[in-house]
Amino acid sequence: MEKIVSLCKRKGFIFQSSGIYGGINGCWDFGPLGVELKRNLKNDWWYNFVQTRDDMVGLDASIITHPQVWVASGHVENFHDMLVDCKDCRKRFRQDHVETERCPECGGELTEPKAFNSMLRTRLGVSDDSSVETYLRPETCQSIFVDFKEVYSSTRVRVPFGIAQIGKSFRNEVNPRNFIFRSREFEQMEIEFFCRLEEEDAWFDRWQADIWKWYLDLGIKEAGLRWYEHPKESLAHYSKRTVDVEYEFPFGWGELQGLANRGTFDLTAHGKHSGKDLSFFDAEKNERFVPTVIEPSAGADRTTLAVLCDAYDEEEVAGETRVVMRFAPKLAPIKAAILPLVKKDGLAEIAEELEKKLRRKFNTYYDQAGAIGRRYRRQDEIGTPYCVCVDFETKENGTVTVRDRDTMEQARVPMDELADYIGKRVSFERD
RNA sequence: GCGGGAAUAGCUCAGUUGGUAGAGCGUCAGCCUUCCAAGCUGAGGGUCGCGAGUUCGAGCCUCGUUUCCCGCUCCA
Repeated sequence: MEKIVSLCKRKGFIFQSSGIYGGINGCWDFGPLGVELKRNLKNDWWYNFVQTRDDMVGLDASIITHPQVWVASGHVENFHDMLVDCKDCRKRFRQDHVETERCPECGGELTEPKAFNSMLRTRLGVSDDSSVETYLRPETCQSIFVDFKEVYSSTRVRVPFGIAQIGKSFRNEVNPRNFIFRSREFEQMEIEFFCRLEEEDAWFDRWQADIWKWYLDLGIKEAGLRWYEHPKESLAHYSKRTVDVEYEFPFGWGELQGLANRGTFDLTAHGKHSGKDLSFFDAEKNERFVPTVIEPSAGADRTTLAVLCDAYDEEEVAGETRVVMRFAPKLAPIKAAILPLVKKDGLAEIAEELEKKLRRKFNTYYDQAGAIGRRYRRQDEIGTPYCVCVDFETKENGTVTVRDRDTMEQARVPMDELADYIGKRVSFERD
């Protein structure tokens, strides 16, 4: 894990937030390469689950919402625990779990109850007396339920259909830990899929299969992935069934994504609190009902971290350690590096011109500094799948070599076919 | 939140009983170089996490604080 954190910082994937001020706990910044990697991941998710499906539409709702949203969702009640500490054994308890005024474990004296808030509070409005207290959303899904009626009445979608959203969420985690795995500001990729009660199990199964395939298509090794089924007795208040996709990080198995059957809990709750009818009318069958919700909810940062961990590879080559980030080409921050074999004899000029043309199609990188082998290794370390070398033969017949990151083998390709040759290999498109 | 460890150059680290900060790698410039981190020359880069205290003098000692790591705890 340390090697991955170090590489992320050294190469510009991920920095600690506010580093020059000593850092701030639980917040992270994505650097020049990290932002490309994470954006590729999010775009691929959107391509796979929204763009190429006819039963999905998108949404980008505000982070700050009406405070009542979180009353209806149950967060105001469930996110605000009163906690007490034992002054002797220093253990911490929920106040409502302590029956006497002494510590249940050692009988010691307890502190005054402290409010423990997992939601980030903020004030909306310019002056204290006119502003209203609200929250930065602790999850993206609630705005999907809140906007459910607007979406289906403006887009001609009909149950079964889903609404997808990618966006930031905020939680005051007790203990941010394990690099970006548990942070206070994070990005979710969520789908709320609305279906009929009698179809809930079929849709649950279908989503489970679709999700699994997506992770495999990211290039994550199947051995590092597993499903975890939440026991019935420990399900969240809204859930009828929950399974998680877990990835085996260097620090252990951790959740990347949940898949939950939320039933009609959310639409019913928001319907009740808002006084608006959030049921769906099926004109074909002439019936009105509150749809059941199947929720695939993924963590963009966690999945990015899983991709980073899974891609990291070291191999011994001629007594040297070669570090390679084996990203799926569609996720790689830089798709191709353009390298003149040497600077002289006009090769640099040809390479520069080629790079300018290619960067209009996909992310490229030009490098002429030092020996060619060193430049290949530099690209290996940031996971660039293709290195294009302009050599002396280029001047004769207009072809270049394309070196594959994983096999280190080279193919000769005419310069005017490069955009297609590389473009189709780095695309999100699936057969 | 508790316990333990740590913080010195971009990275990995050294730094003697307290006496004005070093190495390797990387980066940059140049040389060399006809395909996988070779070599040569030079350059830049650190108020030693931050703030106090002790001292003639603190990277080093003391206290506080922030952040990171490990183990607990927590995780609607």
